[in-house]
Amino acid sequence: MAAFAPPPASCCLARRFPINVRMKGKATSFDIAHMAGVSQSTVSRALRGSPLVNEETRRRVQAAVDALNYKVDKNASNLRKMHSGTLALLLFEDPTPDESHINPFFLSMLGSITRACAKQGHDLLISFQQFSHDWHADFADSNKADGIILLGYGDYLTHRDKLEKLVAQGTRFVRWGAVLPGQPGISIGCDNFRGGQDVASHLIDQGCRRLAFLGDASSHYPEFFERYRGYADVLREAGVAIDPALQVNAESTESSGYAAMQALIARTTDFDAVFAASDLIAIGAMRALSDRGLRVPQDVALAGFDDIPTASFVNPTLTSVLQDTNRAGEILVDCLLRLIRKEPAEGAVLPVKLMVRESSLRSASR
Amino acid sequence: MAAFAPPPASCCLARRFPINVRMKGKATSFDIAHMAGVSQSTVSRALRGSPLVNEETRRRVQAAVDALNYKVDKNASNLRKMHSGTLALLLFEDPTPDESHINPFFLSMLGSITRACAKQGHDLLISFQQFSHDWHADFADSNKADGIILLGYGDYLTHRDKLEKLVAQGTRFVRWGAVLPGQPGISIGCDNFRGGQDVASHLIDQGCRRLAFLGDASSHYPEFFERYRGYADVLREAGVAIDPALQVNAESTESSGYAAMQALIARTTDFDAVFAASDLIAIGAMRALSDRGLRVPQDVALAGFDDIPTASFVNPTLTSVLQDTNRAGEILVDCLLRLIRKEPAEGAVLPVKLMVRESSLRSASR
DNA sequence: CTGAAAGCGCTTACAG
DNA sequence: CTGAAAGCGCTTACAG
Repeated sequence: MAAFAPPPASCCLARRFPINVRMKGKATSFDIAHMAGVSQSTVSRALRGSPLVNEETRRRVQAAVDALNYKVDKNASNLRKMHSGTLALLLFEDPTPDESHINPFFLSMLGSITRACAKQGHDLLISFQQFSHDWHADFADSNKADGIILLGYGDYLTHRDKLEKLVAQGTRFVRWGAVLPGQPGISIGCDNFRGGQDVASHLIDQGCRRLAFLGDASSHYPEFFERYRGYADVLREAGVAIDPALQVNAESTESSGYAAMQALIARTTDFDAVFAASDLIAIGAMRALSDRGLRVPQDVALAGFDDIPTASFVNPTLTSVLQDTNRAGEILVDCLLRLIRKEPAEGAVLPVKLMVRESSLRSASR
Repeated sequence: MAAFAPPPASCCLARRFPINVRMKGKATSFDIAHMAGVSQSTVSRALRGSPLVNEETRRRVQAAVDALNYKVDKNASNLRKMHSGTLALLLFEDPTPDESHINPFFLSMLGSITRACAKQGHDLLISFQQFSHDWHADFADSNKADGIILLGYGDYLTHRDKLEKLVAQGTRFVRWGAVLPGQPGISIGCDNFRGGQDVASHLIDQGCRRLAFLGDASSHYPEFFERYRGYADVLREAGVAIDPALQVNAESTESSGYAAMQALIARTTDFDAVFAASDLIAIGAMRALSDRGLRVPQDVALAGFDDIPTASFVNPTLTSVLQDTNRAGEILVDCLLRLIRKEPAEGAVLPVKLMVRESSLRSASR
């Protein structure tokens, strides 16, 4: 505040001009230049690793940097370079943005994305969003981030126009989700269709013939829909009936899974297997089944999707479909960086892996 | 690149000067000023909500902003304002920074911190760190963030000097962890001592007399140590022996808990209860117990700490100590913002809540 | 290999 | 209530 007041008389060592170091708390490149006896431009070059600077000079600059604990001001350098060196992750929450826990699967993605960003020398800004909000603009347009990663389930049809707007604005983004033709922008996702097939085949192998599906199965939720389609495909091939009464909508939460299972049971108990579109749904379903006195897997075989950590710990342990989140995070970041550098980039479909556990093993428990 | 080349002849509508909108992709405040017929300063004022601007003018500016989809450039405004409006979260990983899952408790904290930041209108930069790295400087010094939040277990004694350096540099930070006198900077944590007491009392109430503790119990890991001290305090009061042979070091991972339990069993099986310093340790211990054919809770009562989501799903469900992560995140952010605004701020100890579940209920299972 | 200078896009005294 | 001007701390042509 009163920064320009003259130094107190006692401060007899105060100089009028040189060594203006720390005068305002933080050293600047001019302070370094002064200390190293070079120009500020040279400091900048030395720090950015330019080949144009003499080794000896570089050393002197580095010494000053160390002595003054100097760090280049990111705001200034970003402004000048017209990019930020940071990526933004928009994590969409399901309709219930309350204190409830975030879907562990996305948390896992978040971890891998963070790591991938760090590996590529970028910072990661994270933000939770609700689909209803005006998220499509903020981060990239204000130069806070060079590009954005979109993550989360949600009604695809509803937000599709926002994606299109993003494309129109020239915002660089990648999204995790179903990889379908004709989508705006670049999508990366796992092989949901194949995952659904794998689960259905496995369930049929276990002798199940009356299979139910818990989760939305419409183009509003393309990932769930793909899982459903893979599942239905196998049933059809195997000549197993697809009974519409055995499909109940659910979003990816434990409570929604619980409710869906209850709804199904209220409708009929004539089923011997349940494929839940996500592990959270499966865990809720497991509770509803147990409340009703139905045993897993003896009475009902159960499988989920995502292979969240809890899947290995529930009782019985839950059969699920593993998505390689580490790989996913890397590809997402990689792809976005490509886009930013204007290099060719395209979507990708990652393989999945069925993790068979107790909840679906009827043969073993017979 | 070749931005200053004259427009091609076919571009007959090109103007030499006015409506320079979008000339370079992104509108600036000058473009807005031009379009609204005011000065650039006025645009800035209008956008920042200054009372100094006429309503009518403000409307015109806003119209131009909407028309051009303008967003203020954060890098420029941050540079000018000399702060970034963003906070950084440094998440420390345990020694094993591999692909393994992050401790769910910290993930939960991350969620609440993110929400709290958003609520306060700040962005959140996140970064995983290893204790060994030179993390103490980067974020705040480079003006990427106005302050930092430190989160994660780790050897406190080892990184204490870094905290001190942070203080010396005038970096604003808060950390989540044990709240002890004489610590550098501000700490916020839960009442670990009380949590330990609650667990021990409960276990003794259940009739247990030979209690074991899994987790480091030294000043290197102050949180675990406090939990241990609370536990030991109750045993002492109750006249229950504290057998050093019944304490095994462990860090907060499932595998470490598994190993610790194995080590304990190898030493003796003369114990009837285990207090694990974290849920991850408890879950590992549960597996080791089960491998050895020891039943929980019939043979051994078990309790953890953190109340991660999985605690409710393991079999048997795990007794644990709940820390209010929502509140924690809010306080952390609040406190850091205070520090940044140079308002008085101090550490806090949050209450805990014992969540009794099957793993420790011996009375019920008798 | 180095330095002087322009300029990135804002915010904020300063002067009406 | 508004405008002209300075300056935040860098990076990068430009000119040696």
